[in-house]
Amino acid sequence: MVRWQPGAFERLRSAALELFEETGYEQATVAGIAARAGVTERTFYRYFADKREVLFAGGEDLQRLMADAVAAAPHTDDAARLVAVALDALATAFPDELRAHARRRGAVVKSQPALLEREMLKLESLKATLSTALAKHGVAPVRAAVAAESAVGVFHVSFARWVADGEERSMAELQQEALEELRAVVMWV
Amino acid sequence: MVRWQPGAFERLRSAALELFEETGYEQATVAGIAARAGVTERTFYRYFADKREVLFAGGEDLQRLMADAVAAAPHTDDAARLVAVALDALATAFPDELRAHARRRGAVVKSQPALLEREMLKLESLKATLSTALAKHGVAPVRAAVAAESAVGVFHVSFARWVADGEERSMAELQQEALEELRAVVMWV
DNA sequence: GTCTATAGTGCGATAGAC
DNA sequence: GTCTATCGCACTATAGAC
Repeated sequence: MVRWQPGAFERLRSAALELFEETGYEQATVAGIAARAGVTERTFYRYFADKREVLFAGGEDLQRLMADAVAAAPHTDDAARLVAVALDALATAFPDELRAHARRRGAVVKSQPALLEREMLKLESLKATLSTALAKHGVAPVRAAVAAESAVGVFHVSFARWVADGEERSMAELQQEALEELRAVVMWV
Repeated sequence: MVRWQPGAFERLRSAALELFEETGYEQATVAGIAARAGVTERTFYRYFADKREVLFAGGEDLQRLMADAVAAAPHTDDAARLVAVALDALATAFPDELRAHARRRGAVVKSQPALLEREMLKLESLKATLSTALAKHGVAPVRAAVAAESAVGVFHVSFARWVADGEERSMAELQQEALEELRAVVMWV
């Protein structure tokens, strides 16, 4: 008998999502997830820092994608231009093929404050990354910070709409629209 | 001998903050906090949903303050004007007398991702409240959502600066400055 | 106020890949 | 042989149920 099959990481992710959908997040135990994936509880914790993290693994990729795009942007301290670059990069991470899976995952996350909490921490981390990337282009700290807050805010609102029932427009399109709404708000001041 | 002294809630809050400062958040146990406050562990959980929450109690007051201010604002669907009302209301909750305490608390929160996570959830809740309040004034949903994201972003950045070492300006002043930076970013598009 | 499930950690043993 | 993924077990503390 083999001690391990390859792909424990992916098996754990699928097992967790399925089990959360079947029994609810709180009812599902780490032992149950591990059993379904054919590993022990201890192995789960080798891959994921805690029970929630199994739904958020891969978030670093998103950050790197965005940070790299901003770093590679033409040199400018025009924060608005850099924000547009960041949003374009983020949009590429959410092609239509991923929408169905994102909806399943989103439904679970929405059902549980503890998971929403983790999602907000990931967004905060994204803000920090963007703010730093803007600052590296010479954007002043406070301006970089508020630009990052608003940009990630636009992303957040757009992502929520992207996974909403019946929505078919692309992330890029929804972000564009949200950005125009932001402009309208700020212009009025 | 008295079975309990009044003010368990406040004693628990103080005991927790002190113990977190002395031993670090993770080392401190709920039993230890309860003992220092002269109550049992069970009593701690009567007042606070979990160990983290002891540092965030009172967040609902902030939401109510803001929601009431926006609700009482002159009828308009001008999101920018309503955002200004919301920010003004928030600023009143952070007078200079509270800064020293906010710094102590902030230092603990910053030291622990689990606490930062909870802070972000509170801010998300603030966003939701503001978005709803704007919508009640007739602001369109998407516009209300991005306006709330940016407004709470401005608040977040300003609060971080308000508690920063050596900072002496008021919340109102810092928010004003952050708002101007946001304007500058969005205007440039 | 007591009792219990389970999340999460530390450490050592072991099986398989190379 | 080395290296690393997995496992087993003992343990604490949180948090909820009764």
